[in-house]
Amino acid sequence: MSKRKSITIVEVAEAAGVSIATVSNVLNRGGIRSSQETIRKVEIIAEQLGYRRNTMAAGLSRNKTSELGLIVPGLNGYYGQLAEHLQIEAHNSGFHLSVFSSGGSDPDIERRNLEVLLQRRVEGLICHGLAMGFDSTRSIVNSGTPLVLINGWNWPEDIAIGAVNLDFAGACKQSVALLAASGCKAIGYVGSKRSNVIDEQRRIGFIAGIQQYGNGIPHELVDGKGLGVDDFLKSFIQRHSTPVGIVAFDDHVSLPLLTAAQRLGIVIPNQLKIISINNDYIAEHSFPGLTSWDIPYTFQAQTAINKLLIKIGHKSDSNQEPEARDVEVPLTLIQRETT
Amino acid sequence: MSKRKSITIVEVAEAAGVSIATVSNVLNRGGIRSSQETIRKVEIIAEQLGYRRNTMAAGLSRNKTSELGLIVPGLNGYYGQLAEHLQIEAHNSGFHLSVFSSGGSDPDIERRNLEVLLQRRVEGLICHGLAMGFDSTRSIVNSGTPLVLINGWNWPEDIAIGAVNLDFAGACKQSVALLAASGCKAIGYVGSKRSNVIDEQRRIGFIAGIQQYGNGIPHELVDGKGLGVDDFLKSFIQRHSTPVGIVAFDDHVSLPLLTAAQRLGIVIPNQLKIISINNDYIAEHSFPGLTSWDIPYTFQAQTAINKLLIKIGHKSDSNQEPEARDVEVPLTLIQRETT
DNA sequence: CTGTTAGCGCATTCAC
DNA sequence: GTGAATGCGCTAACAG
Repeated sequence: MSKRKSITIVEVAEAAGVSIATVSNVLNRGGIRSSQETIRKVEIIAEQLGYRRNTMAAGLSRNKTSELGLIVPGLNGYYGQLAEHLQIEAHNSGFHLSVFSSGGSDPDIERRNLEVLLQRRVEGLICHGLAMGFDSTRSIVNSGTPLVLINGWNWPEDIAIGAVNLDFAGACKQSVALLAASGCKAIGYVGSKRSNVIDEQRRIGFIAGIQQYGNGIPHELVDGKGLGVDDFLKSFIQRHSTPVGIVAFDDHVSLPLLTAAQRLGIVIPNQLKIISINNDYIAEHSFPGLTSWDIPYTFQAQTAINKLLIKIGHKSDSNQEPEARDVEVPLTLIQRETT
Repeated sequence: MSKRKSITIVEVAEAAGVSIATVSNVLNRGGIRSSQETIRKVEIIAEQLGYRRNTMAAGLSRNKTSELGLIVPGLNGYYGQLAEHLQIEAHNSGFHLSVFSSGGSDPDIERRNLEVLLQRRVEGLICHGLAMGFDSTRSIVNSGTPLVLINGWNWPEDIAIGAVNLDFAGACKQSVALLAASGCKAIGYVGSKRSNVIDEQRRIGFIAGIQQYGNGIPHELVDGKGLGVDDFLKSFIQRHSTPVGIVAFDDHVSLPLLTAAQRLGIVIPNQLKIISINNDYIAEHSFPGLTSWDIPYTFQAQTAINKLLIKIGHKSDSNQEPEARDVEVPLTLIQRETT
């Protein structure tokens, strides 16, 4: 345990017999030329003194932080994965990403996180639509900090520089098409209303699918939360001829369906077919294996980070024409035994 | 979009017709008394000017950051939950927690994260044992930044101020006891070696359980990774009389076991009993429901944060006698249909 | 109660 | 190539 006071360039400068300017140059700026001798000398001294640059001082001085902020509703499942990938992408571009969970869309926590991030003078913000309220988000735009939304549909034009949304609607629409094509006599959607806009996108896609490919097929939409899964499944199958198909909100919603099917002796995929979203661990290891839409985390993360960096001016738009403000990221279907 | 330059206390001071010291006092220092009039005046002005304190400047000046750092191997499952709870606890104590994922124990990323955190002058560090290597961790102690380990067993005394470990060994030992008591004729452990020390703790507990409660019962330890689950289960059941019992590394490892049992027509819990660890979503919604050890996230988070804050001097030890350096946190068993 | 002043640690002109 | 000087935005004594 060394002394509380960490060592600064001043001490390095003294020990090396040079000025602090020189130390600063050789240590954190490749651009300035110095004699090989001083370079080595300074580096050695700094090393053995255990010098560690003070981020705050540096940031204050140069008026930039190389820091990005992320606010997500939670850190589990999709959000955790997303955060991890974003962190990697940010790092690859020389930035670092501070991750905050708004604790399941708690508006107070959200505001506080936002405030902390803004006070740190992050150069850009990435927020998940579910984690943000319109009003508190307004304060960002006034701060001049660029914001890109993840899975934020229909946000006011002026509030963010862009959005990177997963094409849940498209996935659900295609799911319906597939189920219909594989002979389902009825198709249901089991959602998750508390994920409001996320659920809404799926419903939109589901209904679009029914209209386009359903051909008058009977269909119904229910919410997974508080659903008596056994009763629902039994009734759904009895009221229609088999096979019936279900589009599920995600793999978490699907697991109870699988479970119920086992219990009721419903044969998958002969009597019941399921397509869900996320393609997480559950999808791969459940019985039967879940057909599920895979999420392109890396691509989504890259896209989001790029949008920010281009805006910041740290990176130039590599494409000829500027990218669309909002981009819809397609998912890819992984077929397993539930279809 | 306002100007790039954010407004400072200087501008607030001018607009309010007071000195910057006064502004600083009323805005970010509750302790100093000021006349109600100036207080209101300053607050109003600051508000309408959109003043936002610059964290870097404040930190530099007061030589403290009110920031804590966390390094975990990932952000999924247990780690995500842990991070979230730690963030909450930190917040409750007026600190904020910067979360970093070391990308599955990548030593380079680990070092970089550590460096970033140290350069930020975080006041304390929380690291998951799996995310850290001994050597790079050494540099922390020299920095004088207190470190508390999460699930880090057998670390050198001098490296951390303490550890908060989940009692996986105890849970596994008890699991064996339960399985034996409920008539299992053989007991197996399905682990996850790539989680090395975490897996090791479970093995230790498992073996201790066998020795203490096994009474010469046949047992075996295998690794879930790359295991031919179907073959293993079939063979395990054929080689012994039923019921047989299995202690699984966690719910993720259990799911494939459940799946295989379904496929093979093995009856749970008559022929096969399973106890696993984590009690996550899978445990609750799988079929049959998994008996699993629940993790006391909040308690673990509180304990870790408290250790740090006490060391920092931000919080006094509320207990009479100082807490043990390392604390072992017990899990609680949630019984479901696999036992 | 309020204003003056002196840094915090570092980056950055601009002379030498 | 290198060094003295200036300022980033804010806090912390210390005067008034």
